[in-house]
Order: sequence, then structure tokens, then C-alpha cells
Amino acid sequence: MASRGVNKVILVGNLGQDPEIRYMPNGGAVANITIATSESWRDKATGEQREKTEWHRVALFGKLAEVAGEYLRKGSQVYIEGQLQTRKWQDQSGQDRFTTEVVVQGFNGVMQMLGGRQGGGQGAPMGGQQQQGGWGQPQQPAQQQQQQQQQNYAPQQQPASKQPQPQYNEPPMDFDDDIPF
Amino acid sequence: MASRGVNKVILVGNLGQDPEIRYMPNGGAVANITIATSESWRDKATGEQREKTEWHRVALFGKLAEVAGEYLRKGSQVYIEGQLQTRKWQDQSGQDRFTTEVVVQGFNGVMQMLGGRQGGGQGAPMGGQQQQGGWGQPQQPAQQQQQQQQQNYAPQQQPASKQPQPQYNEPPMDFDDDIPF
Amino acid sequence: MASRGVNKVILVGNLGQDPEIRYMPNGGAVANITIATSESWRDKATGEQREKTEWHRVALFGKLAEVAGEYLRKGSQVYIEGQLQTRKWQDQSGQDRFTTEVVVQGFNGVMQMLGGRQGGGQGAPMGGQQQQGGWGQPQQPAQQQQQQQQQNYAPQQQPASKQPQPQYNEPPMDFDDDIPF
Amino acid sequence: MASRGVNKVILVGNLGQDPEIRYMPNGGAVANITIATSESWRDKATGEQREKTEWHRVALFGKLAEVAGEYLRKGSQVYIEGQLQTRKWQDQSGQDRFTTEVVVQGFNGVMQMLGGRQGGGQGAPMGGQQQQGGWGQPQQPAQQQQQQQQQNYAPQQQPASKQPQPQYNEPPMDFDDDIPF
DNA sequence: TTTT
DNA sequence: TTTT
Repeated sequence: MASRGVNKVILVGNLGQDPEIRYMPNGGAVANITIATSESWRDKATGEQREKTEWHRVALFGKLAEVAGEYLRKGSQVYIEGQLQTRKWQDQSGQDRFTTEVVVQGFNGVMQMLGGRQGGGQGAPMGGQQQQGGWGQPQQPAQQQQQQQQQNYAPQQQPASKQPQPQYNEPPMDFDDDIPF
Repeated sequence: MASRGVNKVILVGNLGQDPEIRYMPNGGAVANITIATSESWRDKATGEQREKTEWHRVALFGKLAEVAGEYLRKGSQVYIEGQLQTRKWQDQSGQDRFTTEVVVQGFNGVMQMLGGRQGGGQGAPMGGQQQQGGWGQPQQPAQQQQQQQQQNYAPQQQPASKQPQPQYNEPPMDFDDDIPF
Repeated sequence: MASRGVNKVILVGNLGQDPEIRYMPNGGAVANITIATSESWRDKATGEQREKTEWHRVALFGKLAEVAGEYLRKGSQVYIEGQLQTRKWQDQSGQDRFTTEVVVQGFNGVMQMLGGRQGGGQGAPMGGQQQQGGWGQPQQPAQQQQQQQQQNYAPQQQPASKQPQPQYNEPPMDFDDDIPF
Repeated sequence: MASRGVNKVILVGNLGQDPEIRYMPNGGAVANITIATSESWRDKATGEQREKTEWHRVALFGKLAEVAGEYLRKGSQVYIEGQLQTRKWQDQSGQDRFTTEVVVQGFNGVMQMLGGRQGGGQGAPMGGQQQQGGWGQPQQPAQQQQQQQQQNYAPQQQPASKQPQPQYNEPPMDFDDDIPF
């Protein structure tokens, strides 16, 4: 590994949905999450308070993906450190499209759950309940179950305007399996 | 201004082209630059050296845009600190598209030219010569001239698959004109 | 304001004590907090789990200092973005000493309370109770009261080996009073 | 390795001196460098331009230390990413002292030489010449030679007010020898 | 001195 | 499209 330049993204925000967990052919886990950050300001002209929320697509790999699947839920607050990557893909009409994500992977990737554990000490999982910023008891990744069920019925049809699931055919770093944490 | 969460991007890399400078209706400057960062690693399987370059779209506003237009050129090395923003736009078939950029604006935006001034002490500008990482003598923004010339002939036709110039109709921060630097 | 170079510190951690709030001659607030970050690892030789905690001295200025005094308490989890500054001072024997702090000030300083509000919706303050990572109801700065009381009795005697309270005679940035947030 | 919290420092600046290289009992290299960052602003009261330079003590370990010793010189411009660490030591009178450094080590440490290679293509090293921001031809670490020479004559006497060389008896991370770069 |  |  060597890099020319610096490519770093730091996010602190809350998950818009439960993580979606998938597994690559080599068995490595991938977790996709969306994180909201927002800014509010007073409009000079009208004098009224305004707010703008930015949504970030984040892809975690390996051990961090597994931790995300176990502990993060919709509403969880996280610190993320990763790098920007833009992937090219083809939509149904064959046109090139580009999607930019924050990739959290390898030695430089960081994911920290914020706000302390929710839902009491050593008790039961939170069920369908939403996290209030914190993180919960370890459990089966929520979306994985749903996804497996879907796969029993039919392959996911891709609507023309929807971004397809990333394939990650060529992960740029090959030490992904060796991460010691 | 207040923000809930953190949305921060840090880049160090080289410009792929001269900056493109435009001016918004209110007179504020916008500079679009593309920055390359790259990683190289040895492929485990084949044993050969590989390299992957990531290209970042960066939009600078206000005073920083003017400085970029004056001093940065193709090849210049810069430090950038900004925030991720994804803009929605319609392609020629009316479909929604999304473009993610690093926006350098306001109090939290930083642009630092790296590598020292190129081309000797107080002498002539570098002409068509390329920067070797550093930055040059102040001069008229290169791409602005070219752009104006184009506008004399015909409006830029937008090919269906090409991303249009951003419009920035609604800048999320309204203090853009007040930045004291 | 202009800067040559980048001087940036990012911390996420918990406060070891309640903030200490003071006011400078010009009326500006200063909040001193200490933040813990920790790393744990398995010792290769002995095989046992080890942990190391790092304590960071952080000084917030202006509006952020006031917010820290109102909302942060011992145990609160915060995100901090500031810059490194090393101050010189003389101990009681007249020898030069140096103290390095993370200064959170001006446009580049960021303080974000993490983990959501503790202690229910709109109810009573938490009293002497400790924060569990989150932050509380607005209240009078805890340490300020104590400090005022102390000042009624006697000036704080400085033991020879203890670091004195910073004086901040010469704040490096003069726009401290103008920050619009 | 696991960490609770975030402890991150990012610096871009120029070296005040050539690096000082030493080797730990286990053979690992340590490079100490000092980096300057500066801010300039116009004094409101007097209207005159002022500047303040901050000096940062940085310690690099392992492979990055070797690269620093080979390529960095006084004046070189670098990007540094590390973490804050405060060490305790005793001065000659036995009093506790504290020194805060930016430690660049392990997977999270980053050192990038900025500004391109100085001194022409494939030619001779730069000798005693100073770097103008960039970095030079690989050569023997400058300070190491000097240090070895000193050791031939007499052990370095420590003046009472001078900070001793760090000993790093207990490196907080034990994977120091395994870093794959 | 905090958190887990 | 940049750099090394």
C-alpha cells in the first residue's frame, strides 16, 4: 500500500435506515448505510430559520461491516472516517452513471458508535424500536434477513431510475482480509 | 449557522486541468477543479504493481474561487477542506441524476496551495507551461477566457450523457459574501 | 485571517470533569475541558488485554465556551475540532514551562455534543447526577459557581508543580468577538 | 487494536530542521521532526499585519521514520496525520514534566511529502543545500551521522531546562513491526 | 479525571 | 485529466 495524495472523509451523523448487509463471493461482508448531516441557518432575506440535510452513502467492508450490521440501527449516531470513491455503472438503458460513496475499509477506515449503548444493561434486544442516537444489543443484522427472504421469491428487479447495488468487482485494496481488528 | 453532525472532506492532490471560473448572478465567483488522488499496491495474486486514481470534483466559492483561478493550474498540488454535497439535476431525457462534489465555501472551507511558487521569483507568468505540482504567478483565469470565447459562438450543447455545469441556484449558506478573507 | 499550513486536531471523547468557565477582561468566555480518548490492544507477549487513556486539554472560546459551560458535564461525549497551541509560562521557580492545548476558537473551531440529550424531554436538570455520555438541560455553568465562591475567600494558591490557569494574554486571532454563531 | 474515541491530528507545514533519527533497542526507527504552521491576520487595533508561528513536535515510527530520515530536510513541506500523546518525564531536579507530541505510527499514521522532488531528475543529492518546500534525493539520514559522531566523544549532557530525548519505553501499540508498508 |  |  502506498498513496500519493490524501483522500479522507470524516462524518458524524445519524443513520437514515438500518444497515444493509451483503457478502461478497470471497465471504467478506459489506454494509451499506446512509448518514444524515444537517446545517441550519437564518435566511438573511426572509429572516426565517432554514435547514438542509445532506445524505451520505457509506460502504463499510470486512470486520467493520459486521460490527455495523450487529450494532447499528436506524437513528444510530456514528463517527465515520473513510475515503471518497466514485463508481461507474450502467443503468437499464445502458447509459453510464456515477455514484460517489464514502468507503470505510482497511487500515484507514474508522467507525465509532457514539452516544453509548441504548436499551439498558444486559437485557433483551430492542426489537423494532428505534435507536435514539445510540447503539443497541448485538443481534442478527436486520436487513440481511429481509434480503434473504426476498431472494427466496424472485431476483430483485431494478427499476430504471434506481441505482443498482454495487458489485465491488475490483476492490482497490487487496489486504482486506488481513485487517487485525 | 449551526450544524448537527460533521461533514468534512480533506484532499491533497493535483489538478487534472486548469480551474474553470464562473460568476453567479450576485457576482460571487465559483471555481470548479478536479483533483486526483491515487493509491498503489502490489497485487497479491499476480505480484504486479497496480495503481488506482480517484478523481474528485471540487467547487470553490467566493474569495477562494478567485484565488484558485489566479494561482492554480493543471498539475498544481493543493490541500482542500470542504464538505460533501450531492446535487440533483435532470439529464436531457428528463431523468434525475445526482452529482456529488466537495464544496469549499464559507468559514469551514480551506484551500492551500502546496509546493511553493513555481517559475522563479518575480518574473513572467508560465504561459502555456505546466505546473510541476506548485503554483504560479497571478494571472487571468485561464478557463474563463476560453469559456467567454465559446459563448461568442454558440451556447454549449449538452450531450445527453454529460453532466451539465452546476447551477447552484440555492447555495445552502447565505453568508457567502461576508467571508472576511 | 490567512494561514500558511494546516493545524487541525479532531477529538471524540468524554469529559473527565465538568467544564471550568472563566471570563477574559473583554468579557469573552473561556471554557477549559479535559477529554479522554483510549486505545485497547492485546499484548503480544503476555496475551493480556491492555488499555491506555490519553487526556487532552481543550480550551474553547467565545460562544462555544458558553455552550460548553451550559450543556457539557463530566462524562459528556463531544466532537472537537480545533488547533494545537503550545503556551509558555513560568513555574514558581521561574523556569520556562510549556503546555500544549487544543484551542477551539473562531471560524475553524467546532464543538458538537454527541449522544443526544440526557434526562428526558423538557424536565428538570440532572442535579448532581452524572452524564452517561450525553448532554443535559441548560443550566448555570457548574464550575463557574464554585470558582466565584473561591474568589470570595482567597486567591488560588499555585503549587510549584502544578500548571497554572492559562492567561491568554495574547489571543492569536482578533476576530473572536465577531463570530456569527 | 481497538479505540474508544478519536484522537487525530492533521498538519501541513515545513520542517524547521533536518529530522533526527534514532533506533530503539528492538531496531525500530524513530524520527523526530518539528513542523511550523503559521497564521497571519491584521490587527484590528493597530491595523498592522501580524503573524504567529506554531511549532509542532512530531515523532514518526518504523518505516515512516526511515522515509523521513531519507527524504525530508529542513524546509521540506509535509502532510502529517497522527495522534496526540503527552509523555511524562523528570527534569534534573526530579520534577515531573510533560511533553505533548504528534505521534505518527502504525496503521493510522500518514506522512506525505509535498511539493514534488527538488534538485532535478536523477542527479546528485542536494548536499548541505536547503529544500525549498520539496523533498530530495534519497541519502543517509543527516542527523544520524552527526549523532553517531557525538556518541564517539561523550554522552549528551542534559541541561536542566532542556527536554530530554524521549525514551518510548512503552509504545502503546504493539503491531509496530508488522506494518505492511 | 471519562467512557466501554 | 494530475502526479510519482
